[in-house]
Amino acid sequence: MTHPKTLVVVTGPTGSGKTDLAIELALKLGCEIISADSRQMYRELPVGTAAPTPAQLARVRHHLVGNLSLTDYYSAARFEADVLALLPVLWEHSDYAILCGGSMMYIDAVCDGIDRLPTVSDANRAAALQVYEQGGIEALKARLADCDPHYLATAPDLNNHKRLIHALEISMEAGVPYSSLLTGERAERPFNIVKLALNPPRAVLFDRINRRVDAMIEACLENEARRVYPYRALNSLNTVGYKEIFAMFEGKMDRATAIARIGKNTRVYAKKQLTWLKRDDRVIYIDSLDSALTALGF
RNA sequence: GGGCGAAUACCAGAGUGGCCAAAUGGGGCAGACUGUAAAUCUGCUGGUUUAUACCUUCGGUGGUUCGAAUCCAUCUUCGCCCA
Repeated sequence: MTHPKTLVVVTGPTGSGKTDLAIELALKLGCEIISADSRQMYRELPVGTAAPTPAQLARVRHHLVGNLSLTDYYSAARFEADVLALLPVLWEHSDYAILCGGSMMYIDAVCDGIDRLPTVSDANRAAALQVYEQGGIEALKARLADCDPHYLATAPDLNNHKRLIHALEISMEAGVPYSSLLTGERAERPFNIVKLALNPPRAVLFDRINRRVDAMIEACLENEARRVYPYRALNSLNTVGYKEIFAMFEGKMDRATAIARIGKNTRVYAKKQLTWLKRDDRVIYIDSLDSALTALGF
């Protein structure tokens, strides 16, 4: 520990028990919690995102939970900025702060930094999207061949239209190739980072996920989804648990199928989170409060 | 007791003589990832550590054929119909 202050990351796949563990750890360390969950930030979605409950929130102060509206724009870069602004405040009263959540890209943005890119104007965003909608992947590639050939030559997944659109819109906005703005450098933070991850056995995790889906249905996920249904086109609602219920509302799926799909998609999401963690050699796997404290040197 | 139909890989389900280790979907496994990321994209899914290669598969057994998941016989199981 070379710095006086420490950021303790508590992550892991969805349903692994991060929220409870982070609260227990925060009580031990006498610190507060910053959520690192891209969907729990939306105040309209407490049930479907398994956001901390009022009772949990009362035990330890949480930040960046329910702080956004569905219509707000947000990004990993904003998350980085928000967290970096918040940390010094939390460290006034403690040597620790906990960053708890499963949005891996957000966590990486905080721990390693994210390259500065221009904010894309609505006009350029719409223009890039239109290129895709009119000409598909091939049209995007044709445009990128012009404004960012290097990206085109090195991108790992040229079938991923979202990433191609992004490369194009940034290139248009910046006036220079998107790839030229990517440094690949890891930011040095003036604080310690200890990255802890829960990783229960797959069978246990999947069982917990299945039961949580049932609990969400009992907690009236359908009512919550009904309330936000008018906003279904927003990216913030392109979210497991909502898109399936929306499909049910629209008669594209019966109720049993929708519920089964939520479970399946949640399991797939959990696997993606695990894949992301697997390539990070700084992750320390824990399975309890005790092992978390041990990892922190207590 | 008689008649008809069906049995295909984890599941569902195409395929009715060679281009079939076998479409497609589901499920499963694995991977990528720097700006709405719970998004988006990719690969694998009979075995052989690699494979444009070989081996073992399409209910069982035995045939026909140069060649069978596909044709024939028979057995088993399941479904429907007539008694």
